[in-house]
Amino acid sequence: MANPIRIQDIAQHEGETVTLRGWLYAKTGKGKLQFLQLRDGSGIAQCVVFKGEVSEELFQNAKDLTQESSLIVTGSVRANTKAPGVPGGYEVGVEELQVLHIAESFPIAPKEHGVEFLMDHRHLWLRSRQQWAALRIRATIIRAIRNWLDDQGFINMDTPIITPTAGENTTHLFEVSYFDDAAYLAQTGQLYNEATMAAFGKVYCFGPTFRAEKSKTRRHLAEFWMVEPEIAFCSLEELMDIEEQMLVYVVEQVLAKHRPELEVLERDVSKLEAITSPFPRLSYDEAVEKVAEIREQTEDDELKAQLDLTWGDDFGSPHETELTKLFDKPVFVYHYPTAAKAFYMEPVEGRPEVCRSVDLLAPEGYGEIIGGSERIYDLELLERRIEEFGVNKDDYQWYLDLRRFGSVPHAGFGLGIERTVTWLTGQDHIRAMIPFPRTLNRMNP
RNA sequence: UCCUCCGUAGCUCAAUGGCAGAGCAACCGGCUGUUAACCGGUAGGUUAUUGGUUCGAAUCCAAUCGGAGGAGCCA
Repeated sequence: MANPIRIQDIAQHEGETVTLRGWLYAKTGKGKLQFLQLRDGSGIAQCVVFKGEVSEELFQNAKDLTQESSLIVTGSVRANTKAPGVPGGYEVGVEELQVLHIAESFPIAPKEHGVEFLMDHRHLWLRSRQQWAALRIRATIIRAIRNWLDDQGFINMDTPIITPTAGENTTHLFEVSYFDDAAYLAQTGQLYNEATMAAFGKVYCFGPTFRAEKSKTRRHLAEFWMVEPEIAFCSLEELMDIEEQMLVYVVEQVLAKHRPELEVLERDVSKLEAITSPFPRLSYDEAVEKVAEIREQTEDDELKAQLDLTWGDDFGSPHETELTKLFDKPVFVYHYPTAAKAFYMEPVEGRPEVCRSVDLLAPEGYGEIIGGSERIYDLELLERRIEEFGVNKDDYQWYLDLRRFGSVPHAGFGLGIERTVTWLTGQDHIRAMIPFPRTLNRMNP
């Protein structure tokens, strides 16, 4: 065994004898040649076995390898523009081959498969190029978000997953037993974050979020990851600045680190390069007008019916999708109708029918990835809103305390990780953007 | 919860009322430059389940089960 390297670094080792350790991604043979596509988690490299250069036994061992067999090869790295792989362009001329395990017939062949079959084999599907590429980008997105927030002085303050009551009381929750009581899996950390905000100033929680909604769309998971910053003394306008700067940084990091992965995913990189400050900002009023204009101009009767909207309605998916098509960047829509939003959102001064809320809609039809707002900080108003919403005030006494002891204007938002990954990788479905998705009809494997 | 669509070999699909088939994967053989190689061969079936219509059902009808896409709700 020579110097063991990772495939992502192969270009730095041209001319050297190296060792690669991994799994056989694919193989083609041609008489006295075997082409092994070897995957090691960091990339895929072509390893060439030529009968004239190795022992009879080694050649036969190479020929007998099956897809996903595990192996260690040693050989010299040479440039070859035709060599496939990720990053590609280099191949290894095999001199030694150690077979660790001959894999049984691998269910996922290098061809097209149906969704159900792939999801049943998610534990194996993860090894495929596109899954690998998207999940590597996911990891970078998470890391970039944390780095940006940490660098801006935010304190990571994770909030409980087991909670006694509904957070926003707007969605169906997963009920679990907590000793002798019922409890619920968290649908948001925001209310707790308002408490940590008053202790630390700028905070964020980053964790799994659970929604028991019976949603069956390409945008929904029952368990997904969300980052929720909460900032003291922050206005809605400043909140938009923060969201914008953070996202621009995330996109820069993805572009800087994942060109090969974006190529595997056939992502149009120019769409990502266009994500620069500033993002367009539309009030709900303006957005309603835009939707009405689109509706008038379309000749698609079905779309016309879907886009029917009167002032005060929340936007549905079709409205969001059409709105985002007007821009090549994410678009902020702010000042939504108060009646369409959660109870804790600050009303706009002199215009209580709308509130200090803002959603960020991703372009190319991807839609909402962030929801945020200024929070009510007046005790009496918050008490009144809780009553109007018909939720149990006793459950919110600690939350109301935050308005009794040094209440300050503050704002925060929640960003859905998997929705962001779906958009940045240009994929069509959220379920492949998390290693083991939980959806309406599936929690296995 | 509602609407639409789908279920045939391990996988992707064809057969539309008349003998259940092909490609890929697997296995055997051939080939020095493959990119989902190619060529020849072997093997592979309770047509989701149950019932009905029919001389005859993968095909038509009903119910059930499983899945997909969308609406609503949301990130």
